[in-house]
Formats: sequence, structure tokens, C-alpha cells
Amino acid sequence: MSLSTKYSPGEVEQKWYSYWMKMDFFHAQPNPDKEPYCIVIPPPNVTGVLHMGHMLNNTIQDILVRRARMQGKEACWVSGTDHASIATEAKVVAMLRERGIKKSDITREEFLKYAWEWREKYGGIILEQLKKLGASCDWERTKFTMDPDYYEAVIDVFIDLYNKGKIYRGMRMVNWDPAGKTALSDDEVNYKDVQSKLYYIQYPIEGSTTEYVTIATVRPETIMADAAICVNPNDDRYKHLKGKKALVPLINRPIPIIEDEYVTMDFGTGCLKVTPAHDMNDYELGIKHNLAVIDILNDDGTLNAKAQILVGEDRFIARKKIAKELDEKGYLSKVEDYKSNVGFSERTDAVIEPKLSMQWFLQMKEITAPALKHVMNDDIQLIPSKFKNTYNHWMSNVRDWCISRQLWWGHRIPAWYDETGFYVVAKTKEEATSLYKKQKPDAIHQELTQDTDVMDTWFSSWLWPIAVFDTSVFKDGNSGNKDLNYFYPTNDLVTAPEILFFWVARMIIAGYEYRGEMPFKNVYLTGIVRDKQGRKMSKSLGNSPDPLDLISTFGADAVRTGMLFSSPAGNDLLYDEKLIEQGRNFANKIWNAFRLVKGWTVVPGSPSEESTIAIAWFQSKMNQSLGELEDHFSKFRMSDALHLIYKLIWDDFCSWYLEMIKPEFGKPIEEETYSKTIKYFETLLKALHPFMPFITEELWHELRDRSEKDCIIISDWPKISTFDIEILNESTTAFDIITEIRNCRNAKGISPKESLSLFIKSENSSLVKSFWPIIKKLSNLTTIEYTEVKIDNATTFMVGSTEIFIPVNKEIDVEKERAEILKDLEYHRGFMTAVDKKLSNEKFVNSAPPQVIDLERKKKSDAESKIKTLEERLALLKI
RNA sequence: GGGAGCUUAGCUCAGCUGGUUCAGAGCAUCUGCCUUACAAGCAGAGGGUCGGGGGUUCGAACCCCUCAGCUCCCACCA
Repeated sequence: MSLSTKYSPGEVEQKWYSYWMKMDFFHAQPNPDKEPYCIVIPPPNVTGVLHMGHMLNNTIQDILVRRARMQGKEACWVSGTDHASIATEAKVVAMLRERGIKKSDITREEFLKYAWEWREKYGGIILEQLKKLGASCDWERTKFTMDPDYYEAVIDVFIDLYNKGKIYRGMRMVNWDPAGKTALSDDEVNYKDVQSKLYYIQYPIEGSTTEYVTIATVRPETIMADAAICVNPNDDRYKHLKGKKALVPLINRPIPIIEDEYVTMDFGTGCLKVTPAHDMNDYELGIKHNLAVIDILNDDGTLNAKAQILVGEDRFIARKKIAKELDEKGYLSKVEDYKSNVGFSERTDAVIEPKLSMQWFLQMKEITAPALKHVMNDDIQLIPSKFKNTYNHWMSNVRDWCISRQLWWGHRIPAWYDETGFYVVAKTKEEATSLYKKQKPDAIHQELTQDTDVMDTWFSSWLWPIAVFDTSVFKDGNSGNKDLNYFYPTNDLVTAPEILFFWVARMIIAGYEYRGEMPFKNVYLTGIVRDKQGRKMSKSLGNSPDPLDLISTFGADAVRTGMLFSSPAGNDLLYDEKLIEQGRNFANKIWNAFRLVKGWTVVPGSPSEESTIAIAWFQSKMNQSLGELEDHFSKFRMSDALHLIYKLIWDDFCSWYLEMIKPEFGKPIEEETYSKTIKYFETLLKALHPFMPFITEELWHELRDRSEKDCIIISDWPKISTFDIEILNESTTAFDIITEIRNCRNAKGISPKESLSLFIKSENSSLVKSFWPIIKKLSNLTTIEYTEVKIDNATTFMVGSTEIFIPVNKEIDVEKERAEILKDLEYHRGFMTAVDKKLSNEKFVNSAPPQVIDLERKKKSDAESKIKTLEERLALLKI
């Protein structure tokens, strides 16, 4: 046998992936004879590269799809990419900057040309990387959220919702990203604790030279935008100021002093400066008290002319300068260190500026109702279910969705304006113009211009499970599209909890709005991949390994299993290369089991005595495990499922079964045993295939000559059948005995090559007699016999209450033996006392179920006989 | 501030209806083995007050209360 002792995955993976592609095994289409099974991929960013999160996520999806395919379902895994407006635009802007081109110097059309070039160049990379992982996506269905038809679908949806009165345009306080120069949704803002300063500033009272009020603020640069000073009406300290005006320092603009209970009396000075243009709460307060809105900031975060001073300075530089000036002119009474929670842009990491601007919104209240209901009643199941609470909380308090973004890369808002700002919503300029003429017949012909904003990325990806099949459905209602009708609702969605609201919730909303049905049945939420110290993997930390390096070093199968060894749904995964190594070692173990089996010479004949037992036992063991495997899968316990199959192969098949049937060196194996073994091996490979697709396919073909189409990827999933619990129980005892014997050898330094004899002291028991041949073979015994008396010069151990002797030629260390017996005795006596106490408790005997009481009785009698035996042994030792 | 979750072996975590699957797995550690499939391996071993305290129960890792520590989500008091 010239096969290497190490399995080398590289070539094998290459070979089988292209073969699967060639045979078109990944493609799925409506088939009335088969049950559909569908997963839509969470589309990765079109310019992204594979990271560890993708690895975990896509491995899980591939496992689900491969299993469904083997179960005879029409399994369809739809792939694709997301245009990811702001993330991609940022990358393109950076790329242009490197080439010395500023975004502001080129037209929208030119910019988009660059962006499309970029996407042509890099857009396919991530999908190619997924192939290396073994992902069995239906590549013929690959979709991009800016494909022309998809683009149109998004526009159709916008127009539809606008016509339904659910989309509106309004002045709102939004989260403004001065670096990206765009509005962000609430979800795109990350709040971080920042060490800042609280400035106490004195505002003179109008008409007085000595009086002033002191306010506390972290943003002194916004005082020029102040519209009022507000105090609590119950605050006695400030009652005398009612009706008076204060002067904004440096610019001496008078502002009213107003009262509102919103102000907390014991925070700061109890006086609040109200700046409606630059603070969410102040804006609300401003509306309530009818205050002026003075916006002193430009889109890029610099001060504008309305500020009167420091015009053109960046807000943070202005803060320092103004603090200095206030101090010099005596307006600053003190400065305190203060920790405040500041919002940062998720994309650009710039400090968010609350800003009033004209934006497009989607009304959420009504449209979200079915999405809330069908998750709460488990029509759609979140796995793990703990996310239901979070989901409920969010959906019950949802605010209108700001769907416009001040970007170029994305789906452009189909609103058309005349010079007065009047607008119509329509798909094309022609349609808009005719609509406009209908609504404004008297208007002199005006050139309409389209809104310059695009839509939030999620406003396109929320259509994903529908639009990957049919993009016309949003225009025509039910199009009768066969693929959509067959595969929708899809079955499982696998994604990260961090986008539960961004994406999952919104897909559910769109699903009910446009199909009247859920988009998927189960949502499996993965954890976040972290490093060993628990830190999130990120480029900037440099703590993320390159998945492709891992695959080429360890093999895709190893990486897949490594990711899954420790990843219960919803829990974070602490990545450790050790886990990948474990996966690699597993592949190697299987490879070597194959080498062993393949190396045997087969002769006609029926199984030996040992093999007969082995075959019967493993049949039961395997069936039992396969049943548990189904249970794990049905509950999405993927990691448990892997552990189970891992143990079944490594421990039960390799360590026990193969050792049981293994012929002596150079001897042949009987045909019947061999063919059974091959069948078992095949079943194990099938059950493992979803986890380790490559090595299983390779060995599937190595174990037997097969036709071109006979591949494990489309073989039938192992069926569960009954098992004999009796034989499994007996095996446990037999294995215990074998372990004890090996243990004795270890302790006494007896080589495994030296054969021994075994005596069982038992008058009444036929202790696992059926396994005696196995015990003899695996622990190298010449004989097993019953004995009525204690055997001298023998080492002993107990199985249950049965004493077993192994005669050895070596001296027995009496003192050591004595100490061991005493320790055992102490334990069992203590145990006895506890059981006795329980059984003499009337309440226990009266209220516990009979089987529990029986059990306790059995424990007692077992312990009694064990103690008896131990006492006898001790007595004999003393002599 | 509101909500959710976590705390079990040195590490990472299982433990699904309160009782034989009950204290488990993998990794790590230790001992002995290059035994003709596999040293990326084989055969063994040690390791625990189930975060602290209290309660319910015949019986608690599991249910309740409480304290402590950690994590995440939501909200944003200048």
C-alpha cells in the first residue's frame, strides 16, 4: 500500500468541486415530484473579501443545503452580492483619491462609471472564495442588488409605497455624517463613551450689568445657534428670570428664558441652553415653544455664516477656540471633566451631527404589524428563541425609516422636481413629465430634475428572498413566476444577529407586504467570530486570519469542521487555530481508517465469531447515533451534530469496531465482514458529507467502483432504523472490562503483547458472555473463566458488583492495594448512608415515582454487595 | 435609565421536562507506548462546593428570591 499516511486535501478539493460543477449538481429548478428546500444567501458586499464570519455563516448554510439535497429535496441555495451603497462608495472614493481624483470634481455619471468598473473588477472575488470553501450554491442564479431588473424592482417598490401613502418626505432631525456627507439611520450610529468636558458658561441677562445665568454644555461651539435658555418651572432659583432675556456671549444676541419640566433641576446648573438645530431633544423643545431654528453648520461640519464668528472652522477646532475666547472674556466660569455618550458613524467613524434636513421616510407603524405578529407566534422561528424578546422590543417601538442617503452609488430616488420644489414620483423622466403635466396643467413647461439621493441599502436587500426569483412581481402583483411560487417561502435563513433588524425584520416586512407570506420559516442566528481574547475580529486589529490561507494549509473540510466544533446558535465563537487542527486531524483519521480497510485482502466466507458480534453491535450503535443526529439537526444544533458524528467515527468505528474486526497482520478478511464494513463506512461518510464534503466524496469513490453520476453529494441520506438496546448495554460493560484490563497493564507495566488470563468471580451471572470473544481479542487474553474463589497473586477490579481477577507474575504491592480498597470502601459506605437516608425518608418513599425508588433500592443492594466484596478483600490482604 | 443573556474542570462550552445519560465533552496537563491504518497517532490517568447566600421540594447545576461579576441590545440628561 503506497498511500501516504497523511491526507492531502488540496488536489482532492479542486477535483471534486469542478466535477460537481460539471455535473450541475448545485442547480435546482421547480420539480413537482420533489419537496423544495431553499436558502437565500445573505449577500456579501460586492467589493468585500471573505472573512471568518462569512466562513462560519456559509459553512452552516452549506451543511443545511447539502443535507436537504441528500434527503431528496430540490435544494436551492441562491447566491449573490449586495451593492452596499455607502461601504462601496467609500471604497470607490478612496480609490479615486489615490488616483488623485476628487469626488467633488467629477460628475455623477463619471463617478458611477468608476464604481461600475470597480465592481466589474472586484465584484466576483468573494463568490469565487466561497467556492474554495465548498459552498454548493446554485451559481446560475447569482443575483446582484443593482442588476438592471433588480434596480427596477426597487424603484417599483418605492413608487408603490409612495402611491400607497406610506412614503413621505419631511424635515427631520437626522443623524448626519459630516465625513460621508450623508444621513444615517439610527441603526448605523454607534454610541461610545467619550471623555469630554462640561463647560459652564455665563449668559448675561439683558438690561443688567451684573446678573447672568450659567448653563453647562459639552458643545460650546453651538452657542451661536441657541434659541432660548430653559429652566424648570419648579426651580425656585430661577423664578425671578421669568420673562427676561439672556444674551448669547460673544455675539450678544438676545434669547428668551423659557420654562419646561423637561429640564432636570439637579443636573449641571439646572439651566439648559436650547439649540434646536443641533440637538434632537432641543429640536422637540423648540417645536413646543415655537423657537427659531438657527443652523450654524455646513454639511461637512464646519461653521457657516449664521454662526457670525469662526466661520469656516471645523466644529471641533471651533470648540477649542471658542472655549478659549469665552475664558478670556470672562464668560467661562468653570470646566469639568465629563464622560458623555457620543454617536459615531458606523461607516466613517465620524462623530454624528444631529442635523435638520429634508429626507424620505417610510411609515413603519402599519407595515410592520404582520412582521411582529408572525415572529411572536412562531410562524417564523428565531433560533435561538431568546432573540424573540429583542425583536419584539424593537418592532414595538419602531420609528419611521429614513430611506434616503446622500450618495451616488445605489438606487436613485424616483422623484422629479420643478424649479419651485414641487415634485412627482415616477419611474422615468417621461412618465414624470406627463404626470407633472396632469397635476400642473397651468405650469409653463419646466425641465424636471431627479432627486439626487439614493436609497438606503436595506431598502433593496429587504426584497432579496423575492427578487432573486422574480423582480417583476412588485409591479404586476403575482406574476405566476414558477421559481418564485415553488421556492418561496424559503426554508432557512442563516445570518448574524447584528443585522436582525437591519435586514431580517425588513425582509419579513416586505415578504408580508408583497407576497402576503413569510419569506422564510427559520432564522438561524450565528454568533460573532472572536479571537481567543474575546475581541471581535477586525482588519484594524489584525487579529483575523486569512480564510484562504487556512483553507490551503489545512483544507476546506478542516476549516469547516473547525468553525463548527464550537459554535452553538447565537453564541459567539472564540476562534482558535487548534480547532482547525482538530478538523484536519479528523480528516486524517478518516483517511487512515480508509487505508486500513483498503489494505485488506478479501476471501470468501462468513464473519468470525468476533466480527459477528462487532457487526451486530455497530449496526445498533450507528442506528442509535443516527437517530440522535436527526434530533440535533431538527433543533439546529449543528455543533452537537458534528460532535456526535465525530465520536461515532473516531471512537466507535475506528477505536472499537475496526479493532474488533481487524484480522491479524497479513491475514485476509472474510468477504461478508468486509462488505458490511464498507457499507458502514459509506453510511458514516454520508452522514458526515454535509460537514466535510470533499474527503467524503473522495473516499466514496475510493471505496467502490462507481458510475459517473454516483456521487455522495446526491446519494440518499442515511435512514434511521431500530437498534437493540440490550447489545448496547452489554457493550458498555464489556468496554469497561477491557478498559480495566488495559488499565491494569498500564499500572503494572505489562506489555499489551503479553497475553493474560481472566477470572470472573461470579456464581450467578453470565456477565456479558456474548462479548467474551471481543474482550479476549481487544485485551489479549488467552482465556476467560469463572472462579468460585479468590485467585492468589492476581490483580483485581470490579465491574458492578462482580469481582474480576487477572493473575500476574509480578509482586502485588499489598500496602498500595490496601489503601485503594480503603478509599473505595469509604466512598461506598458514604454513598450507602446517603441512599439509606433517602429510603428511610417516608416522604420520599411516598411521593417519588416508583421507578426512582426502585432505582434507589438497586443502588443500595449494589452498594451493599460491593462493600461486602471489598471487606472480604481487605480481610484477605491482612493475612 | 429599560430589556435580554451569561457565570459548570486550567481553557472553550454541553447538560433540552427537577430524579441513571448527572456532574459531561473537546482542548490543555500527566503517565506509558514509534504495538504493521493513523505520533496529525494509540492505551490510560488526574482534575469540580455547578459564581456567593437564602428559599421551594422527598429530591435542585436545573424552579423562586437575593447579592456579586461579565456580555449584548435598546434609549440618550445638556
